Amino acid sequence: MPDDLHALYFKVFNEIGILGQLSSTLLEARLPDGMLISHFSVLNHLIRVKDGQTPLVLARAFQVPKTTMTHTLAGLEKAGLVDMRPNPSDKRSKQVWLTAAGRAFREEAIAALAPDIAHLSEIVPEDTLRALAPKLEELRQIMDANRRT
Amino acid sequence: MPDDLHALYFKVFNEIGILGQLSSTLLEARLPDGMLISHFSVLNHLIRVKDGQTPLVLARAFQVPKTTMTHTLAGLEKAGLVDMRPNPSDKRSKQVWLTAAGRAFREEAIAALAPDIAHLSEIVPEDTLRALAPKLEELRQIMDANRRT
DNA sequence: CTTTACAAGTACGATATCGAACTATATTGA
DNA sequence: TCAATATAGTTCGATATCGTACTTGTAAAG
Repeated sequence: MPDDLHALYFKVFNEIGILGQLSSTLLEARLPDGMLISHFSVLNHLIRVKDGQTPLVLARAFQVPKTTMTHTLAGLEKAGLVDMRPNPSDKRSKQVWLTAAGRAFREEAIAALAPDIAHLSEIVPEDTLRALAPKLEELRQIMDANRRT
Repeated sequence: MPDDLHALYFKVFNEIGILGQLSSTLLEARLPDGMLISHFSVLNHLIRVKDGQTPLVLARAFQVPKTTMTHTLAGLEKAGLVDMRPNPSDKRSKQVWLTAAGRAFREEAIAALAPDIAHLSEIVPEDTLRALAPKLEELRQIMDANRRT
């Protein structure tokens, strides 16, 4: 594999990493006290994909150890944003369901980003984002489907 | 601001967040034992931008508290990958310089990604990455230049 | 100069994340 | 059938990250 192609792939993921860091910080600053990115991410995932998933499936989706997911879900449950129910098809297992408060929380968090997004829309050309969206989605879907873990 | 525009911005950063998570996990798996993404990121930044920067400047670059950067730099220094020297123009301050081992470490870490990148190049069209690279760079530069912190 | 406010880095305690070991349940296969 | 193996989740100890408070040095105001 040619060096410049290797460099292209590295560059793209390096940029993604930096942008991920910048945007996480932005989002975290808007979350209410005690709420973390990990909490928001799980709620967002449960809505974006579906709820009722098991903790282990969620841990794999986020590529975190299952112990980390146990901890994150405990926080969400304590805050009343998810319900943990027994999994009817496996007594070892559980299911994670969104509560109304959980759905509302995610909506509010996104709404709270409005000032930041308005600011962004003034400095980033809309065309740039429209060009990025489908390509990023394509890349994410391919990588999601080709996980090793 | 129209709802669908808000949704477009959220979607792009959501995809970036997910991709950032996936690629961090990939990279971390290739780093030698005890080395973390935070260590690699600092080395990479020192090469990509320049070394000799102060810990505080680095903390701002990564949007982390300065205590976190103190801890990360201590790890890098202990591993012999950076040199911490007094800042000649400010006795409170320090400068972070790469060592030869630090530069080599970063090269080796990137080289160790070769199998993953080769795999990626088989499943992700090169054109997709070529389309993404300049747009991501543009977005990153704009956001970097418009930090609030 | 001297006093006061500010800035760079660190020490320390709290919590998030992680890996190893454990419990309870499921699955496999002889 | 049931012993061996695998899986879902938790417990527990280690460390990374974070916020607060502190120390030392710098800058500003008088």
